[in-house]
Amino acid sequence: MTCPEELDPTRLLTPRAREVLAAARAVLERQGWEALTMRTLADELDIAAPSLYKHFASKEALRGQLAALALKEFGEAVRPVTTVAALVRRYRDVATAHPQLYRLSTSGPLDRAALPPGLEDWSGSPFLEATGDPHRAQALWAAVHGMVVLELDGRFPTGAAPEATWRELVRHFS
Amino acid sequence: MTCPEELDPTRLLTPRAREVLAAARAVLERQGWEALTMRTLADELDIAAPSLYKHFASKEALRGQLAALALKEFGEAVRPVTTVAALVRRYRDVATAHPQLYRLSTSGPLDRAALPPGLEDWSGSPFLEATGDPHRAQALWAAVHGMVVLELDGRFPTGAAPEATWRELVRHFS
DNA sequence: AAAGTTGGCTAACAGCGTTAGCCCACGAAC
DNA sequence: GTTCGTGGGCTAACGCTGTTAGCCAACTTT
Repeated sequence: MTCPEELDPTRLLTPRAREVLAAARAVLERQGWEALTMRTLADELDIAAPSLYKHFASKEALRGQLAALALKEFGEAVRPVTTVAALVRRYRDVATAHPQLYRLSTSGPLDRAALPPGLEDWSGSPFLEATGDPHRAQALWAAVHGMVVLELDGRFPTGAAPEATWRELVRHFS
Repeated sequence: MTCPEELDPTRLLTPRAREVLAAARAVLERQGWEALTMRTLADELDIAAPSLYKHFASKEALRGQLAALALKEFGEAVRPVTTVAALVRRYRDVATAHPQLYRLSTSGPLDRAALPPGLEDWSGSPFLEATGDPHRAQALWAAVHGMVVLELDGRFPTGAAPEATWRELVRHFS
């Protein structure tokens, strides 16, 4: 299920900027946000750190583009929507498959001005589709997100959330 | 509702370390984690930054103590437990009253080794009390946490989560 | 041929967490 | 009553961070 072209956050980037973004993503997924410094990123591309500023105004801007990219990819990965249970399953799987990207795109403030208009709504719409009601959709999204972040951060006593907890959550929203 | 003395995370700290911790908390709540640097904290106490290391081994250790403190205080603030609805209401209120402390204590990894044994369980037990079932408790906790962090990060289109979404969530768990 | 754009470079700065090494005040021990 | 350990401060400095300034080569457009 692919994202409408006009929502592609990399649409306005130069080819070189797209390469930088891809490298940033690679470092992020491989080593985490902490390890993604302007210098390590520059090393990955075999250029000097200040040269990165030819493509992104700041590290924060780069972060924003990564977040936008994640919004798009997760939105795609979760489609097409069938049942609540299937949506939750897919959401969980894709988030845990890309934990760093997920965390980046879902925690901390989101610079909406830097997002293609409509992308955020589009990425959230599967929950609306699955539940049929905006508030139910928000509540489900929040619940699933809560489970995922607690799981990623190892906040459950068992490490990952027990299957039974996931089932319980799905049950409440089905 | 007060925390058992043996779970008090500041129990083993020297008086001076407690003062440092209190100052750190003040800066954190006033200006956020980003602004809480070893130097700004030292300024707050009218000492030099390296002197802080007489009381805490690292900034990470200090962060851990702040998280432990938050666990204790939030655990207290949410008691005594009556209904699911009341628990959710209290949880939400106390979290939004201390957003920085809440975020600090609930996101990112938690250094359990530095926590008084039992504190984490104690802080989570209200959810068990309210739901009567461990998996229901975890699911509810995750859901409420998800709502709170999305709210704190301004991730809902309206800024805060709509009342109706909170009601929806409570309804599913009541 | 001229001009502008793209994408690189080095040198440097301020702020970050942190370490090393020194010093002084105070309470206990010989 | 002096010695000694300890608690709590200090300055100087290091390596790392994001970022700026200023320069330069190549390529494209006029």
